Amino acid sequence: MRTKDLDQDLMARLAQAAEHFADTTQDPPQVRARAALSAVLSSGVVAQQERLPSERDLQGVLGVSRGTVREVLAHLEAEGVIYRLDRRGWFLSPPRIDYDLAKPKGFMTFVADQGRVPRTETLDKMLIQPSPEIADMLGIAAGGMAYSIRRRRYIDERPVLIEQILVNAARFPGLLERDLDTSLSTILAKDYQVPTTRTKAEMYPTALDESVAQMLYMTPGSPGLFVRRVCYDAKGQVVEYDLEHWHPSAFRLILDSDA
Amino acid sequence: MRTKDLDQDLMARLAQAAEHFADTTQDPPQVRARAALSAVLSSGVVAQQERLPSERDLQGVLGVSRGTVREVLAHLEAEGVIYRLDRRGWFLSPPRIDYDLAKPKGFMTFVADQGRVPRTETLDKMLIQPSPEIADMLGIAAGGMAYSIRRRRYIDERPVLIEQILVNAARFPGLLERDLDTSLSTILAKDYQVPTTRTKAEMYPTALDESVAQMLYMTPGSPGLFVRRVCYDAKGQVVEYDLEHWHPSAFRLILDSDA
DNA sequence: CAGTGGTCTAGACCACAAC
DNA sequence: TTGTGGTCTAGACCACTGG
Repeated sequence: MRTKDLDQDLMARLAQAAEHFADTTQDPPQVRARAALSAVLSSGVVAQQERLPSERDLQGVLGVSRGTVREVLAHLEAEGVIYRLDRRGWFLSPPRIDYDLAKPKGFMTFVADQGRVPRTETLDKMLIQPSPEIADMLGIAAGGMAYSIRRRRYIDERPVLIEQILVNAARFPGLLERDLDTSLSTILAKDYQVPTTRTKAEMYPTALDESVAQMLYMTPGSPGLFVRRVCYDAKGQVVEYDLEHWHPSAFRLILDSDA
Repeated sequence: MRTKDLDQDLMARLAQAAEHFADTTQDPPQVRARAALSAVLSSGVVAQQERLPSERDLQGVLGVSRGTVREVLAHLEAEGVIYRLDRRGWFLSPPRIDYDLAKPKGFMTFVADQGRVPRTETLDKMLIQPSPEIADMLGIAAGGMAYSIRRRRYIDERPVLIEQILVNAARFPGLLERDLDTSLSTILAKDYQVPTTRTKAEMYPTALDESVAQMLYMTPGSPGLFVRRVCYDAKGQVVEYDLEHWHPSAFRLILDSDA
């Protein structure tokens, strides 16, 4: 919780920065406003995950219209400096987490190893009738079923990742009765003796659709990273099929591979 | 070059689609306009890399203000459906190219293998004094120099990638005198007997800075993918250090890795 | 319930691209 | 030179968040 004093301090610094750039540059309003806001944000006055002043307050102190304020904020959002929670405001981004898609070592481990606090929340889990393509890929016999698990994952209590996991239900009996708010790859490897030995993945940036955006408290149409991942066991059978949606400012993808 | 007839056909279809969604849904203006534009774009009336009607024309035919038109276009841009050339207009995106960062097999090969036409253009090449960090990484002795090569790469004559390559100048004598509008990894492997056997990379989405945006004919602040890549030879020495900026709608990143 | 972000309008001017 | 996209303003209303 920010005190009123800190708020006033922040606003004063913004006003000062705006004035400085107005005096020393010939840049257009948007560029000056962005420089001022950016300077104050990197000065450390705003804590990570802390909310910025309201758009209307920024409009006043930066001396530009609200539309321009929103363009400035969108620009900083694209850079990853700030992020937005839908109808809640704009917040200062924490540092990115390095995420190695290839390693079966999962989210919980990565995040903890980098000194941050991971959390996984199961949104829903159910037995579903897979589409023919999915059934074929997961090695599900005709008429067989799949488990679908949707989870939301947090870093320092900030939601950053939505994933849907599909597995062959026959191969992992009782899976849905387990605690899934943890590492699934560990469960499959330890409890079912099915370790993942190979991963194929594809990723590209795209807009988050409405349902995913909602689950991340983001604005529909915000940029996001979409990841499709297929995990194989030692025999080359598909263990797990994942569809993931990442918050674009939360991660840095890491790769380390022999040729 | 599009004929006037095709233009009129396109506008007629847009008007029809806009009317359809206005009649059949209760959605707000932006959603209806996006649905209409999206429907027409996926109908195939517009060719890949072809320019959409001007924002003011869309404003008229979609029945919303220009600001809303631009929000719709920005939304479709975030999805990767269309892309923008700065001050030139909005264009229909071609399909993404699968790009495997890990494989030393380069851009020219990947693109050609997928039935598209790659091109590489060297923007500049020079001998530079490397920073201490870069020198250390590239194994450059005290006072030694590095080669910097900046290239722009095209798919079907659309610029999609800007890269800066840094190598140890002492290790690759005469490199800058060669034709660099081709595969650099092949040159290093074949002509200098230094094949890359390991690649470490990191990637994250961020806004393109002004210089890179300009080289891609994009609007400064547009989203892009930043990639830092380090290539090693069999002895574990760094061969090549790359900084790359990708067009976010042009690629799909592919990963295939043993655990 | 007050204030916020999200949306939308109707203008305007400029620098630049393309013809 | 014409028209374009890029920028900017000054409003307005709505749905929702949070106290």
